[in-house]
Amino acid sequence: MNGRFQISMHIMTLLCTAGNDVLSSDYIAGSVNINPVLIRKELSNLIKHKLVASKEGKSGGYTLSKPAAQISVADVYHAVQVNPVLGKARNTPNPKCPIGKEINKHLNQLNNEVDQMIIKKLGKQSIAAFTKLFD
Amino acid sequence: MNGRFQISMHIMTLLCTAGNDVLSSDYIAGSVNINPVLIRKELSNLIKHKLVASKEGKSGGYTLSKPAAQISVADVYHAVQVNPVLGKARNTPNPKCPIGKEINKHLNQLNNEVDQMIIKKLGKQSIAAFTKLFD
DNA sequence: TGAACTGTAATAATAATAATTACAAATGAA
DNA sequence: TTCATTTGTAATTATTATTATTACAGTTCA
Repeated sequence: MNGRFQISMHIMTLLCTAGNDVLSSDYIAGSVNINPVLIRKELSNLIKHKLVASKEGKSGGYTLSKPAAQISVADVYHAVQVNPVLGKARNTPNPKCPIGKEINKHLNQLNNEVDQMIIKKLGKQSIAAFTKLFD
Repeated sequence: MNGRFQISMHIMTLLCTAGNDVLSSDYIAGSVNINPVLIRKELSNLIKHKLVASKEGKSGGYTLSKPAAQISVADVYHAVQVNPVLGKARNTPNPKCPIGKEINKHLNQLNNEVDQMIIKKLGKQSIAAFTKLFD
């Protein structure tokens, strides 16, 4: 179980509050309270998904790539999701067993249905709206 | 990310097909293709949640504790869930930062909403129905 | 030119997960 | 009664995943 969604949401919320000002990875790391290199790695992923933009060099840093109202929580969820939401077993079920032979197909189906539902729900909330929850 | 949900679902499906016959942890381990001790640990958890019954001694083994139509996939999900579905970060956000101070509250709220939605969905499908998906 | 950044690779440290070994206790059958 | 078979569980080891750290090249601006 990793914390990439939480960390990316934290990053996005900070960038949202910063508006047009850029934030440095060191500043963000100070708020999240994890290593700046990990923050830059997450930022790198968010940039890859076109949610964040960066500027190198002195007085460089990070900003949202577009207005926070146009980025949904689902976008962040999608950007960080590498593992199936219902978990991932490392076993390979016995293909000689009629259940073992098919179970992954059915479990994957279930996983995909749940995943779609989550994306639908999180798609309704923007980063702007999420940030507005803070006092 | 662990595979407890998958493994427990595999176990429940096997027990469902076995009906009143008991299955041994060794037999189940052969289908799931993981260590029998881990299977017994998962079974132990399922017993704790009253989804499975066991019989010790020679010719002992495991059965469902009640008809498969009365057990939902959500019951299994609930039995194995120890970690938040959206992930768990190990950092402690900086309380001096207005965002860091509050973010866990809002992320937990989001997590709980998603979790409720999943339980609602998985509550509609019984283990009997899931097992019927197999040829 | 140099200070302040990003970008990224490589490595080490820590934590979570799974496998294995071992054995006590229960039970049914020879 | 005794023994083979099975659950139940603890303890340990092995493996994998996650996070932290170090290092440094490249960019940009004053």
